Amino acid sequence: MSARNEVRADVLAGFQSCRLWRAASPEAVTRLAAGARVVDVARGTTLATEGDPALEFGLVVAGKARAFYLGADGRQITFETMQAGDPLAAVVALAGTRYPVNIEAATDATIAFLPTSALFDLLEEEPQVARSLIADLANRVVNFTSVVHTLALDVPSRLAGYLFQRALRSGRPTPAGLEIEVGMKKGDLALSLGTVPETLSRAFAKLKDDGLLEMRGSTVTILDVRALASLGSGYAED
Amino acid sequence: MSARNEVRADVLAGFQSCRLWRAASPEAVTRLAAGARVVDVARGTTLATEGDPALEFGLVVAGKARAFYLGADGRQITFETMQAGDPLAAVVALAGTRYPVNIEAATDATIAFLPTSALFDLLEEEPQVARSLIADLANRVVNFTSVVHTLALDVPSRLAGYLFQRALRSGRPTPAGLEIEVGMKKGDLALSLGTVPETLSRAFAKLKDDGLLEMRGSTVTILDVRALASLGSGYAED
DNA sequence: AGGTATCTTTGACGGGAGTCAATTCGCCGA
DNA sequence: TCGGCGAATTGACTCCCGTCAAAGATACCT
Repeated sequence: MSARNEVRADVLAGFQSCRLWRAASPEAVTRLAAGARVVDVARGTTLATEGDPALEFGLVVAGKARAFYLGADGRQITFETMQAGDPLAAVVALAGTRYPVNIEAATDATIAFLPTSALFDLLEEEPQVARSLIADLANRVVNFTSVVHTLALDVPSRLAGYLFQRALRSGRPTPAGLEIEVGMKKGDLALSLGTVPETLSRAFAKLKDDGLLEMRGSTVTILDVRALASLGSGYAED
Repeated sequence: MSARNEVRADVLAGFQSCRLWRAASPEAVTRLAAGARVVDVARGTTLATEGDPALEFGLVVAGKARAFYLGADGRQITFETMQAGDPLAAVVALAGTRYPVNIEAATDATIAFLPTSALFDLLEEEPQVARSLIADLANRVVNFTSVVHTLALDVPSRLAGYLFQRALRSGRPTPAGLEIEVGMKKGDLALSLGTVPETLSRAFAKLKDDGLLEMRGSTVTILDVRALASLGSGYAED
């Protein structure tokens, strides 16, 4: 809840690394950062609730935030996970509508809030920003389609897709296969895959039965990367 | 497959009513229209397949097109329905990626195709177009979230939401309640709700049993608008 | 009016997944 | 080393919905 005149270094860094206005002048970015209301929140804090009008938008300075729906049957559908440098609800601000999702801090986090008008002012002053905005928005739309795509898959496939991505990014090669650390509680993973721990557990068991992977504690060894990838892309591998 | 030098009147009208470049000069719009490759397709024709690179984008001149996924269990998930004046895959063009969805003609339709470069050229020549583009994209993102939201609901709720919207727009007041004409085959409605005719039929039966509506042929009379609305918004009405 | 094709409804069935409850596993602290 | 507590797994159950099959409705064409 602290607003200050001198800009916190981490806040400034966050603004500088934000894709939205990467075409803006350094001065404009600094000005944006200076006008932000910076808050530090604990994990689990609600940042926005579905239906709220978007009077301001945010920028994640540190930590992670999660945009999600509460599905009809109580399960949460994660829409997007935002990290340091990612904008938060900027789209809603641009569209001038109400929040269509809930947003909460997925970890302890630092968030900088700006009035929506700041974004419009920036567009006014530096029209070239529009270009990067358009690119970002377009990509966002395309990415959202993949959220929907993922939801259309069953849980083992969603898990396979997730593991495949993880393996690509941070897999350690071993004689047996690519090895990855889950690095979080299974329950949290379940949440981010839009399911519950029990079902996730069964999904792991299924992939193991099918010979795609091996697991020991929270270490997963992928035996058949190919099959994992094709499962995760939604093409059945009969 | 006909490309012509003189612009078809309907094509021109389509371009003029497209929100994407509503800030563009009439001359630019005419030029766009003149450069389009216009095709007439029959209902069911595939216009784009998932994974295709987006070399051109389209504009629906007449008829309707539908963007959808093939879900894992065979059900189709309708992403968006595009009508006359709506752009088709313009987002993909802007993002420079591959089609994330399948697109097909939902009715006999006329589509005008343009190379993606035409859009970039337009942005170059008339920067003010960026503004309307941004607004359109932002709205699109927000709307997509509602697609996901809808998918999280069960079929009766999805139907309730749809009927409520329809009632708001085109409901005829009668002594019994708001009356609306479905105006399409139930099978088509099922498709656009992301389900199949059988399940839709059961959803109608359920809403009728619950006393929310009455139906006679393809005329639906809504008896309890309130309950319908709250069901459709995803809040259980216990 | 008759007949046929199409659409719609209904029933039976199966699979995926969420809930609840019980059990097992694993990690810490005493 | 022995509890103890949270996390993970497993089983039983149920609901939702898609598929398949069959039986009404409806509409349209001759």
